[in-house]
Amino acid sequence: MEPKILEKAWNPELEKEILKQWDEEKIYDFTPQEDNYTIDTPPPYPSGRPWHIGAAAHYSQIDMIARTARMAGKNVYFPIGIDRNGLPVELYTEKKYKIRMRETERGEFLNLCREALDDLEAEMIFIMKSLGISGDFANYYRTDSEEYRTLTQSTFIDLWKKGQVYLANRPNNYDWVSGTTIADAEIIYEDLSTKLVYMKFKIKDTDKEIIIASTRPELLCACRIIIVNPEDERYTQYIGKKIIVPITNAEVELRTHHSAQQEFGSGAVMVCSYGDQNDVALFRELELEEIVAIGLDGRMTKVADEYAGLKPKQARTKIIEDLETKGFLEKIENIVHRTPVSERSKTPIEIIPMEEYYLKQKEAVPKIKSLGQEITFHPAMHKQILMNWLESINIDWPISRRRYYGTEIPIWYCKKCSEPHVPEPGKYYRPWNEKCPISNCTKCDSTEFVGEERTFDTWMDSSISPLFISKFNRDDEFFKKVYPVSIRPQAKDIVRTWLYYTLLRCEQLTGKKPWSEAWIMGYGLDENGMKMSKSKGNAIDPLPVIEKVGADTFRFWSASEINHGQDFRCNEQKIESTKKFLSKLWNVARFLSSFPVIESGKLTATDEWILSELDNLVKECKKGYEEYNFFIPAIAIREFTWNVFAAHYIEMVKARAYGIDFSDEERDGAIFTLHKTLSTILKLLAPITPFITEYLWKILYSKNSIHKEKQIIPENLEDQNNITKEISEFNSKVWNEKKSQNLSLKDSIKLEIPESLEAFKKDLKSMHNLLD
RNA sequence: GGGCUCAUGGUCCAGAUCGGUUAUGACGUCGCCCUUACACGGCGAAAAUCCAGGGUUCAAAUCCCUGUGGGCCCA
Repeated sequence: MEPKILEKAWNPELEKEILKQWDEEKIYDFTPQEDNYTIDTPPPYPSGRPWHIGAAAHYSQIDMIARTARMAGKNVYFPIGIDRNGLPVELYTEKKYKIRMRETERGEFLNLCREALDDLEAEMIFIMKSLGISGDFANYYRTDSEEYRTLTQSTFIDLWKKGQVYLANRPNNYDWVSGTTIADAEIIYEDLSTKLVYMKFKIKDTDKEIIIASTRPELLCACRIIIVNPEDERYTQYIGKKIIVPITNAEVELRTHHSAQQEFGSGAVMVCSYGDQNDVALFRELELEEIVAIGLDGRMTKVADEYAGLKPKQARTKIIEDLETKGFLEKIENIVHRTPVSERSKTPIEIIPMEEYYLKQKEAVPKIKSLGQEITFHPAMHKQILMNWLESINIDWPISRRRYYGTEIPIWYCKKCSEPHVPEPGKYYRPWNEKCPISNCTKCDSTEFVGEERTFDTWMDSSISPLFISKFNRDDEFFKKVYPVSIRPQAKDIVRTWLYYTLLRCEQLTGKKPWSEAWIMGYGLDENGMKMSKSKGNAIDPLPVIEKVGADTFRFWSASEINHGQDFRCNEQKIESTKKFLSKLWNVARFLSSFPVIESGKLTATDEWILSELDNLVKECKKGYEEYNFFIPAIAIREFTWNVFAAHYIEMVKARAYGIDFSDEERDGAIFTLHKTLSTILKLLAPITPFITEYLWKILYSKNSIHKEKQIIPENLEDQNNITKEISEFNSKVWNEKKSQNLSLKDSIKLEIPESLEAFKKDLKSMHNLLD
């Protein structure tokens, strides 16, 4: 019989045709029922080109979750969104058009951002579709759409009315390059080299001096106190004395405090507002009055006197010169200092007191902890990341940002009495550009208002994704059926931001947890285990890789190389070599395509053995799929298909399947078993490599999509794993023997078949052309 | 300073819950082979003192302790 499959290898070009079919047949459509399986898909952020190859792997695996759930009989709702708010696109736009945000008209700047986002978004969607992501692209959402921003604002208005939002003047992490306050969660630490300056401070009314080392000499003007460790005997005699600050001549006290480290610098520390978080803590603890030395423009304020107007770095250089000429400089050391920098703009942050809006979170921590306990984490160990973060929360969440491309904070202030007015929820408001919806101030009856110009932290938007996709506030019936949603898949690095903020916000707004499961994936690193970044030049563009090898190869690589939850390395050569397995699968199917699909046959010992091993495979895959750990089925399927089924079983039954020297009954047993095994492999593999399995399934087994099939369940056959070992050992022995005798594989040979393999004798004899 | 996590041939990865012959498989390398599914293949070979030290045990990659080194997080 002619094989139905003629080509010798899987051609990734076929994927395009299959995508079209899926699209036309709408096989992933969702209509809500009583029981739904909803995926809170991470809306990716289009921050620049290329998109991260780790993200492509990530979304491939999220799709495997969807397909696994569908094949388990669940009614899967798989929304797709794009996160479009925030700083990165502003920086990208500034760079692309060589403009500055604050020097550009706001409306015009927003339009340019939107264009940039549209381009980047189109590429991401193209990649996601090419990867075979079975999400709802037709209804994809954007976090900057009117509908989404309406929800963000409505939830803010709700929390405002519940008294969860307040305004406070506090030292804040300030990124002066971006011109905005940032949350602790957006700070990363980088080791930067800097100068540690040893300065001479005179002790008042004596001719003695002490040495103080600091990396921030430009903050001398903001120095309020000197501290030393209480156990540091070098300074015992000076405790309580007045110290004269060089350059400014201000007098400050020398006190003891346990946070001063004897080993660092000279052991004496100058406390300024604000050099670092420790300064903030000390000012709070000792109730010192702060001196604002750095302004919102990132420059020294007038308290810096002759250094006013300079950037801190310039002021530092100048003050070091002055310290030297005036004889206050002891020495300078070059050190590497762990510096807090803004995750997005990569500039060292300054700590500046500013008035910002805060959302209460401290008091919610115990509640969030217990919600966290109700959620099943895959893998379980990553729950710890959330718990550690909850332990360390000590201030409320600053939610206002001095940026343009974000959801506007919906507040108008009375021009006369400054009373803030928050509008009614349910509409999208742009206070910087719109008239206040009320005509008279409720406090002073004035008719003039000024709109708030700030926007929200982007996590205010993305943290309500489960509410948006379940149509909270928009469709109560839908919401009831869908919320809480089923699973939140996301990367490890944003547990303390996206995952945490979602828990917080959804709890505040609904009193319920947002999902019952969280699925956490590791980081994609480069081939040497380093974090990929454009600046390091080690980023891999996923698009050419996928175009070259095809989505299924990429997906199978992702499943077989990434143990769930662990960080993983991306290596193009490794991705490419994965396609060999698809080729193997293809050729197994090609061979089987010469035989008719039959319903039954008389099974021999060989057939029963492989079906038992197949059943073991089904069990193993079930285990992996239940944990959404695709590494387990991918490895098991490859091992079985290649090293057991193809290498031994197919070789053993080849002659029987052709009917050479075997009865029709025996032949049918082989053909039946071959097809049963292959069709099972295809179903088991369908969530991981949806294209090739669909193609082979339709050619061999059905007009209907494999993705409409239910997953195979184990039959619990008797285990025959020990036979596998004996068979492969015997086969190796024969092959080696022929080799050592310089025989071709088809030549005959005389070899004793072990007693334990007596039942397989006939198949083994025909396989190796054994003589009696 | 604290927490999480990892460490197995040149590279990646399994084995650890439950200690037990020769440590799994893949990539790569080398040699032989076109045997009617597949040279994107087959067979075979070389290649690992299982990070180090100590302990428990008849027996440790696996259990315990102490270190070292990487990654991430927090202070």
